[in-house]
Amino acid sequence: MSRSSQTQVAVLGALTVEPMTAYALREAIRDVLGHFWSESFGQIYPTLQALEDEGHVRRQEGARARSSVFVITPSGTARLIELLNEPVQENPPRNGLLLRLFFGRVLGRERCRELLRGAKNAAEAQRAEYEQLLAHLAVAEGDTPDWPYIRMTILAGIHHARAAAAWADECLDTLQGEP
Amino acid sequence: MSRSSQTQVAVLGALTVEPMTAYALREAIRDVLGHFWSESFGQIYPTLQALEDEGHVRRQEGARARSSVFVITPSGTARLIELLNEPVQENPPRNGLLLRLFFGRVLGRERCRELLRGAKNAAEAQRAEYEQLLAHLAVAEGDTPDWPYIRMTILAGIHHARAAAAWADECLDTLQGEP
DNA sequence: GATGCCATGTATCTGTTAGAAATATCTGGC
DNA sequence: GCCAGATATTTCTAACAGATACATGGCATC
Repeated sequence: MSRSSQTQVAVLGALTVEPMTAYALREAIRDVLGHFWSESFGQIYPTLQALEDEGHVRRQEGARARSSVFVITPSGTARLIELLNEPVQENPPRNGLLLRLFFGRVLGRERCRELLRGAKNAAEAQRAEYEQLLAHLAVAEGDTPDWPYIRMTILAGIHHARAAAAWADECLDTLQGEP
Repeated sequence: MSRSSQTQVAVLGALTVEPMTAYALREAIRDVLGHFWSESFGQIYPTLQALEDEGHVRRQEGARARSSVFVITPSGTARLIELLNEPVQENPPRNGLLLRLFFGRVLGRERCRELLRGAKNAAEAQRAEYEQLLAHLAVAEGDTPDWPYIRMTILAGIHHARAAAAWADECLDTLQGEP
């Protein structure tokens, strides 16, 4: 599965919820999938064009001039299921924090401790955000068929944030003492 | 800090260990930083050219024809310290597993459970690999000044893998029962 | 009801990046 | 000598992020 196919998953998936303009699609992906996925206009417009050419989405006239609302077609739903069943594609790791810490001897111990404190605070803030989101959505979406699946993606964020905070704590412990 | 600057960090950092060819640089980055960083030839060669133009690395004749060994210069070390002190740059999230699970209703419950079992196995295997790497490097590098910093990056992998396995378990629990 | 601001909406451009492919060169085994 | 495989360089393509340019409509406020 090429990278662009995963963009198609995000776009087709969002369109299964409701027909949308490209602009709304980008908003939806940012606001709903934002914790684990992102797409830019530079990807969304060409992807929609390709999906239209293949008959997987249909273009409807929008509410205002020169505005298009995209609707997923039956062939688009079939395509989505096909793409969802392809193996998960990992993207290359790029963790700027670990890159800095790896060269920590060059950076200096105190500066590393600052980075770790920052990472810990960020992780705790993010965890609180996820907990709040979970509680909020449990009320709003708790009885929809999508809820168990949405919940799993938020749980992933909580577990990840908790692990990041614990890791930062452990590192701060081992990095203390004489410089 | 642009992404290309972070490539410069990886390249200059690796060259602080020892002078290398571009090929060896790529090997070193893949083998040593591979758990949290990656660079391709398409990035390494232009980056080395740019660093040479700026005087941050020096090109030496290599062991064979048309082969160059790159050496970091004092200005290169200064540049590395400068880059390490710039704020960490996050790259946009792209988690193919969570993307699939989010649309789990379309994918089907049993297929989601398969994905989760796969994720759990992968996380446990990766954790075992990190534990082994940690034990191995503790012997080989345990008394070098770089060790505390290298250790932190491996610890991050262990915490992350542990969290991923726990998350997958929790999800499998909530996703069981009638289809 | 004119004006200006902001959200909505479309489209494209630039530079960055991953990954693979094409091409040499060297080393060791046979 | 010659082949396989490791080392090494260079280039290409498509994916991609992010910015920018531009147009449209709603609505607040004076």
